[in-house]
Amino acid sequence: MEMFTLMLNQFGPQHWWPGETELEMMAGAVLTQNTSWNNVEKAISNLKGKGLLNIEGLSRIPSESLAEEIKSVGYFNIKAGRLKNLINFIVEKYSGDMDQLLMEKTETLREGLLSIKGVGPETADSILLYAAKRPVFVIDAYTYRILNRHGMVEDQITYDNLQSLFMDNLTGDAGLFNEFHALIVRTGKDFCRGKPLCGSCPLKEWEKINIQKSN
DNA sequence: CACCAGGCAAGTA
DNA sequence: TACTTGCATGGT
Repeated sequence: MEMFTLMLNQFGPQHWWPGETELEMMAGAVLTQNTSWNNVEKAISNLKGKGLLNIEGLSRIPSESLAEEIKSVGYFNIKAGRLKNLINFIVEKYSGDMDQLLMEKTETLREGLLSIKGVGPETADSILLYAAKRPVFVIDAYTYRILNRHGMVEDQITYDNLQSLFMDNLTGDAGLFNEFHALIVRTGKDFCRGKPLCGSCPLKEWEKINIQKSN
């Protein structure tokens, strides 16, 4: 059976990405860098409560004040700056118009996002997949760890090569990529944290995981 | 107490 | 180019 099906049978749909608006999802992508989502929710809640979770609010607020509102995510000084960089990008390149940004071609938008200080490949792809609904596969530390421990990829594999491994072997739309990545994170959280403790991991029986959805 | 979380950029040699 | 380090709160 395929990797995706095994995980879906075990956990069911994960209903990602949390967030009511595209901007909220984009902000969440920055705030969750190397940080648990639990800590992000508090920061999002703070921003929403003060009416700051919109282009205007995040444009106006000084970086130092923004940092105070997002303390719970850790790295708050760094992330306040990164959030401002993201907002400046939307304002300067798309006149602060989210709909205009969302009409951009996928490759062009990815390049633009990657040009922002503080937005790397995982954050850019998370925005593309979950906010912009593009069929882009998101790679994260769990994806690497799971495949590496199953002997499927070398230690030094790059982000882009790991991403190609999935995208070249999947006939996928954004919906599949969405659920696939969410299920990988869920599986990693439950069974691949710290030292390997496989237990009842749905992928345990696989020496080589079959990535393909259909065969 | 130690360890790590849905990374990234900057510094070092 | 190839490692290493700083960022920092909060849960297990």
